[in-house]
Amino acid sequence: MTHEQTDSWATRAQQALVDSGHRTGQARQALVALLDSQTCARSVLEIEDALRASKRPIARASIYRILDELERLGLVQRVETGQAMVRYERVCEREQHHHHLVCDECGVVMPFSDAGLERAIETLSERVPLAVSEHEIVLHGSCRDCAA
Amino acid sequence: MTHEQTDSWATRAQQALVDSGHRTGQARQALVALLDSQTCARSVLEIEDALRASKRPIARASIYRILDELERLGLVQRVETGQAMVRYERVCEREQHHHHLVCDECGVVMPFSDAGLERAIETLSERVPLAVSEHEIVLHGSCRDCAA
DNA sequence: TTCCGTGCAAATCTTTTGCACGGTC
DNA sequence: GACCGTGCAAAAGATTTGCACGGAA
Repeated sequence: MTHEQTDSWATRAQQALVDSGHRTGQARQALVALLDSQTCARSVLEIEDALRASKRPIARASIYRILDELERLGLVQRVETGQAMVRYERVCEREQHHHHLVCDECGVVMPFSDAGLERAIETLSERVPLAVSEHEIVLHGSCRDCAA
Repeated sequence: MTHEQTDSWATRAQQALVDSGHRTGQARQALVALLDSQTCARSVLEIEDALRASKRPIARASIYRILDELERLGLVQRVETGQAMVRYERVCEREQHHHHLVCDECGVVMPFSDAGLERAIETLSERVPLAVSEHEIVLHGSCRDCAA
């Protein structure tokens, strides 16, 4: 197990952007840094607010464009939580692949992962009339605060 | 195992609407009948087109309103396939619970079900900080036609 | 006759696109 | 200096809401 803290997701992302022929714009830097600091999927509005609160506000259109590019490069992934807008989160190869829990009452989104589930998905992917490239799993319910 | 073909989903749905204090409008009847004839999730636009092609066109706003009501009654469920719009399908208790395969190239949506997967979901639902009420699983990839 | 259900049109919300300026290389 | 990246404003697409009429009870 290597311990290279140097190669963070943000670093990889910046590198991938450069490698794919992009310049280093300020908006991209700020957005990549923000995404790197998040532990779960965020909506564009949340991202916009977070950036406005920080030193570097970014136009919403730019956020969409940059996320789109990052998704094409496989650096972020969309997450659909049934909340009328898309969420995005970084993709970390070295981190555990995770899925999402959504509280339908307060709207909070939490990550979870489960080896048994991944195994089941892998197995069934062989038996299905589709060359599976990705899968998304969302559990809905009430979080502890709301169920209380 | 009872064999009551009489109690179709459409019948149950109509009954549930009446029981919840609704009148029997023509649009609702037509929409319920259409949903009953579908084997997998449909978008509002697809539903609108199908109804226009039949004898009973329905205003799009009414389709949304009726689907909303049916969802509240637990008769239909939303399906998010990452295609920029929501899909809806009837919920049949007596039928096998199913999930979805989405071809990211041509957009086709197909149902599938897998007992191992359901088992894995049930097991992990116990261990998660959420009172799980529903789960949605979507596999993305290329369908046979597109992969060929 | 009362009141719900529906159609139509306008509004809302998220996301996309066009264009011009400013920054990066 | 050339060209990409970004902000702003307008557009596009999906979904929701307001309102008035027609049908169901």
